[in-house]
This record gives sequence, C-alpha cells and structure tokens, in this order.
Amino acid sequence: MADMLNVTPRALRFYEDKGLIHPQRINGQRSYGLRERARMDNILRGKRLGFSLDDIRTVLDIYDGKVLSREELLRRKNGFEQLIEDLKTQRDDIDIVTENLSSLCARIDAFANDPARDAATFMNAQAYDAVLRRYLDDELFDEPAVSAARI
Amino acid sequence: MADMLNVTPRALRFYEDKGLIHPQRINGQRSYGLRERARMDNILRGKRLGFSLDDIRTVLDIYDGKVLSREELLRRKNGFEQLIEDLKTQRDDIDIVTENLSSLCARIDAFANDPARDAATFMNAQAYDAVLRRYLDDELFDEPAVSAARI
DNA sequence: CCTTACGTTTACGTTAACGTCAACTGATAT
DNA sequence: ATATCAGTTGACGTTAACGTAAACGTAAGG
Repeated sequence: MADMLNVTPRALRFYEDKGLIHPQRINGQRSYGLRERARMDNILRGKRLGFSLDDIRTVLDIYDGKVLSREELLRRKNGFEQLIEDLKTQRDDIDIVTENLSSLCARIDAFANDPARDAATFMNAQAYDAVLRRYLDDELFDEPAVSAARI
Repeated sequence: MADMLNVTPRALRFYEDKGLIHPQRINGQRSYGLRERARMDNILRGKRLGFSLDDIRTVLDIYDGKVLSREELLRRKNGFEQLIEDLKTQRDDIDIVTENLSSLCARIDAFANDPARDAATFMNAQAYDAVLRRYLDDELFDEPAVSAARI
C-alpha cells in the first residue's frame, strides 16, 4: 500500500495515529483495504493542495459521522465554503505561475541557444516588466515610486 | 508593507535573510518599494501553491541574474517544466476537492434542515459512493475486496 | 532450533517557517 | 536632556509532518 501510493509506512502510521485512517488488524498486522485506499487518495489530494492533516480531519470526521451536532456541522460548513473560495483564487494563482514559469523557460531557451551568448543581455532587461506594468497601471502605491527603470 | 500584504514584519525579515528580497536601507531602516512588492506578490503566490521558500528562490535567483551557467539554467528549466506538469494535476485536484466539498455542504444543509433530523440517516449511507465506484470501475485492486457494502 | 526478515511500539531527532523575547540604536516629542 | 517609541539584530522557542533508531514479537525457511 505504501509503495502503491508512494508514501512511507511511517506516514501511514502517522495518519493512523492522527485518526485519519483506520486500517484493519489481522493478528497484529495492519491491512489496508479499499476504504483506506479511498481515504488515502483524498488525504493526499488535500495535502497536495496545501491543507494540513488537521484540516483534512475536519472533513473526514464528518464523513465518519463523528460530528453530529447541528451547530458544529454548520460551523464547519462555513469553513468549507470559505475553502471553496480559496480554491478559486488558487486556480488563478496556478494560471499565473504557470504562465510566468513558461515564459521564463522560453527565455532560458532563447539564451541557451543564442550563438553569441551574452550573459549581460540575458537578464538586465524586462524581467519583471509584465508584473511591474500591472502595478503601475493599477496605481497601487503611494510610496515614492522607486526607480522603476533599473530593476 | 507588512500589513499591506498581510504578513508579519518577522516574515519579511525572514525572506530577506533567505535572500528572497533585498529592501533598500535608508539609514538602517528597511524601505520596501515597488520592486519588493512585486517580488513579495510572487513569493506569496508561490507559497499559496505549496512551494517552499527554497523552491521559490530557484526561480528568483534566475530573475536576479545569479545563475548564469548554461548548464545550471537548463537543469532548472527541466525542474520548472516538471512543476508546470504538477500544476496541471493540481488544477484537477482543485476541481475534485471543490466538488467534494460542495456536495458535502449540500448534504449538511439537507441534514440541518431536515425537520425529522435523524442522525443515523445522515451518515450511514453513500458517503464514499462516488469515490468507491470509480475504484471499482477502474478495478485498481487485487486485494481481497474488503466488504465494500459497509463503509 | 536458529536465524533471517519483516512488522510493531515507543521515543527521540529533524526541517521549514516563522514566533517571541531581550538588548540595543537612532529619531522624535516634551 | 530625557523619555518614548518604532525598528534592528541575535538567539532561542514552536509547530507540523514526518525520519530514524532501539527493543521486541512472530512467522517462514533451512
């Protein structure tokens, strides 16, 4: 199971201690079945998105029927709705970072293939141009506009 | 600046120690300008996506012209291209988690508004149904199919 | 029967990303 | 001149998510 999901046995035990999974025991030995696999998939997905194990448990607790107070359920629902909002901005973040990385890769390629490779011309220019222009347009700052020329 | 970005001054100093930002000094005092603001935006965006500060520095180092070896540039480019791939799956993760959370919220609402609120009927049923069905369809397992009935 | 190998528990170690506290240093207001 | 107050520099503390090592049980193979 550990290899299957590319996590260490230690991590599985850690999740068990935290109450995130509850593998069966067959004379002492842990046995992971379909259900634990499904849970682990959800746990890892949450982790990849930056959620803490405690965050994840606030969800799993509900799935496990460990939270039955209407009060508490609604409280957590509010949290989830906030999370959904955050995930939206996270999608936007992904798009922005993807674009930044792509254009950086392109510039690296251009430089690497430049027959007359000149280190000076690689980086002096419009590195942050796009970013900066956004800020200048939005006029976000009152600060004494520091020399935007030489970045 | 700290308040503006909703980070603590300590964090700003930490990023400076790590070499991620280089605020001007005006007789000892740190002065954050347009450039540092742009860098912070990128840093925080990276953080929101789960990147470590060291990850982020591998990008900023290049923008700062601190990496000029063609060898090293191409090595990092490979890393970035891998990151771009990861970001794609992260988008998919976001969609899945968003859907899961949404349907969970809906079920909480249904339960909370149920006039004859019955805790037993809330959670016993098809909690993982969708997830499980995917796995059963994909036939991912050789393991002795543990009782998929009682989740 | 012995050992080799694997799994378990307990407990301490580790890393990243800051928090917090103490001691100090100009700049400013009174 | 003194008090105050924000800002600076170490230095140590903290939390999450594991890693790692020690000590032990047990099932299989020769």
